[in-house]
Amino acid sequence: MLSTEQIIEVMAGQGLRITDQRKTLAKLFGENSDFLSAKEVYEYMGKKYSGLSFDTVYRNLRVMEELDVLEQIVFEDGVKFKVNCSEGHHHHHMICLQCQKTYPITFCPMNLTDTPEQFQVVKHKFEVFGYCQDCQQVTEDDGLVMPTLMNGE
Amino acid sequence: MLSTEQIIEVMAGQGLRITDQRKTLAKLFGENSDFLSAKEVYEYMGKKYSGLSFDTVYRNLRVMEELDVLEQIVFEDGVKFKVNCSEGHHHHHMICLQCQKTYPITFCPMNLTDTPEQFQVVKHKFEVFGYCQDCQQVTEDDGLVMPTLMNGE
DNA sequence: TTGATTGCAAAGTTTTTGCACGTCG
DNA sequence: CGACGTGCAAAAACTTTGCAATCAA
Repeated sequence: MLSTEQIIEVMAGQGLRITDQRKTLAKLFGENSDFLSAKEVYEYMGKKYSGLSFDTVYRNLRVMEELDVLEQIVFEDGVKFKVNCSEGHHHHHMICLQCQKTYPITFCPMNLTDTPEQFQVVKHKFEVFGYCQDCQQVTEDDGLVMPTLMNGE
Repeated sequence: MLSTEQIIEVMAGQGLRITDQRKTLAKLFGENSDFLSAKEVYEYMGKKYSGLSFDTVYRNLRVMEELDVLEQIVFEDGVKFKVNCSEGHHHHHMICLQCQKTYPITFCPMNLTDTPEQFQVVKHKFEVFGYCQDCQQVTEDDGLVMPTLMNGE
């Protein structure tokens, strides 16, 4: 995973100017491997920069995504960003429906999936949703949570 | 895959009123297994209902998704809907990025996925994207292909 | 210095909500 | 009839764009 310094290095290497705001962004993503929405990033940055504008956050997130510094995934509840897992190490994620934290799954089903050769595979998504250890108490209150795997009907 | 009649049946069985518009929606999805965006649905419906409003389409799509009549997938370019394959047996899909048609994958990676017991799994998604046989040539020459909407009828 | 970066304002998209009228059952 | 569905308008949420002032290199 890219470190804060590596992120800055990549950006500077591509001719981008390293503003204070971009340093903070690099730090945020360099020290945090969760997926963050644009809004969450904005709120975090807003603590430090009083006059921060939403469009600058968007612009920087897009730039960083174009430089492959950030990885962007479309979840059900919107687009989120995370520092790119460099070294081409492919994996998937478990995502907590409560706190949105992600946990890696090293297993990739694609190797085992039997795709007809008529179908030219481009990409795939494998995402497991549920509740992480910290968030499981919270869901008990609701009462109507399925405790185990949803494995078929 | 649910037929037009089955869709109507489910909706009526849940106490929903079967309006003319909902009949048409049931027909659209019952006879079409491609993924359609809300906009595409709106445009299709608009041919028949001159004063149609966008919000009604959204409301009905949401209702149908909540009844599990429709399946909703978030693509990079937005949310799309398709009739649900709730024929009792759990499976996943390959989805053509060009024509949006879907092909079943019987294999479910969830059985093989090693989830730590600290993580309480609620649901999962496994989707393979690519190009189906019919669309592989088309991708070279800047295909002017649209998802096949039924011609007004 | 100078061109990239930012904040601001405004507009473009997509989706949701409140309300009054219309209609299914 | 009465409750649900619809159209209309407006708002909300999210994202992008143009422009002038600012700032990194």
